[in-house]
Amino acid sequence: MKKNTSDNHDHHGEQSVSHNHNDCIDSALATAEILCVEQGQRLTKVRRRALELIWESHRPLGAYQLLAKLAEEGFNSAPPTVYRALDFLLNAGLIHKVESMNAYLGCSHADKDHQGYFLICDDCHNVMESDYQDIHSALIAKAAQQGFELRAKTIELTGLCADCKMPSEGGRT
Amino acid sequence: MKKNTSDNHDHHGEQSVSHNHNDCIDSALATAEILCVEQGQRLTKVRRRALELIWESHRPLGAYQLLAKLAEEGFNSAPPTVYRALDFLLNAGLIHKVESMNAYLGCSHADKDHQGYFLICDDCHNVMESDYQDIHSALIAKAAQQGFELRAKTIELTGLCADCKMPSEGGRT
DNA sequence: GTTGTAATTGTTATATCATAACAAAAGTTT
DNA sequence: AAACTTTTGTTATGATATAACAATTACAAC
Ligand SMILES: [Zn+2]
Ligand SMILES: [Zn+2]
Ligand SMILES: [Zn+2]
Ligand SMILES: [Zn+2]
Repeated sequence: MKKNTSDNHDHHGEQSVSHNHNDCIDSALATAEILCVEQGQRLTKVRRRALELIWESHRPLGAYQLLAKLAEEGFNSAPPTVYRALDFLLNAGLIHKVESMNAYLGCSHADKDHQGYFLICDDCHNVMESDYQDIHSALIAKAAQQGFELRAKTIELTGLCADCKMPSEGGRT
Repeated sequence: MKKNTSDNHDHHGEQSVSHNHNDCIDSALATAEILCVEQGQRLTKVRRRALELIWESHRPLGAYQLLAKLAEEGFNSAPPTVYRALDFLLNAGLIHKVESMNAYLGCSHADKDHQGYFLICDDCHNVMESDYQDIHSALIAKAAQQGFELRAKTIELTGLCADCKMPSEGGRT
């Protein structure tokens, strides 16, 4: 299963018409720098580059895919390298793990406290991160009724994205 | 902490006071038999026993844990054995996979069309399957607003279960 | 600027989860 | 029984993730 690596993409599902993804990456990296300074965390070369590479990807990136990219650029190519970077970025709230894909995605709202609802397309595997505050509140209340204290930070929802619903475009794997 | 294997336990979190889990297992197996006959599927020895073992476990069971149990009973001990059984049971709607745990859980509503909302305890790792119809409808509508056709059959929610919230009981791993 | 300390990275090995491919056996239909 | 389909056995490998410990680097104190 080969991945699409073209430049003409749709981010993770956002319907931005003339969306320059470079701006996203720059913005995400700038936010990351600030957050790390604030939290006294060090955004080292490999961590920073890992974050960039995750953002450059058009969909969630697997750990070993990321490791391969890092290795190409001269970083150490053993698994702990990438898993350490991922752990750091996850703990810093700069990326999310999509459990159902074993893959990692840049967080679009790293600076805000938020619940990430991930709309994962079964067809093209793009992922869009949304913030369903009202539904989340209802969910917390519902769970509380059953004595469960909901703490989930991310919720994964699968289905068909707008593009893949349209037969004209079809799914692009 | 050792796992509670008595009959008086909390299933996957349901607040049944004097709940005999053997009844659950029997009921689940009976339902499975019926469903398989209806669908022209064969619930072979290994598939049936796998389903029983999954139900006998008090929390989601990993594939290799299940494989070990099957092997103890004389079944073939190679991975395909268990993954084939799991595939069958998943396709038949008799079990669910909890992606965030890489583990498998008997479905409590195999005979009904339903959305499984899994309340996964971060502490004791028990899982309760609930059916939040109203919230799910809201979620479908919300996703649709963004052009996304929600098809998720299972949604995983993490947090703290009723037991683990209480310091008196504490978490039982 | 040297020394001590903590954080990060390098390295090797291994654990854990899952599937591919093909052969053998068992069940089903004719 | 023969032909066919489904299931199971078997071997090998792929894919994801972590443990353990050594070496290096960053940083602060002196
Ligand atoms: Zn986020
Ligand atoms: Zn799609
Ligand atoms: Zn279910
Ligand atoms: Zn618990």
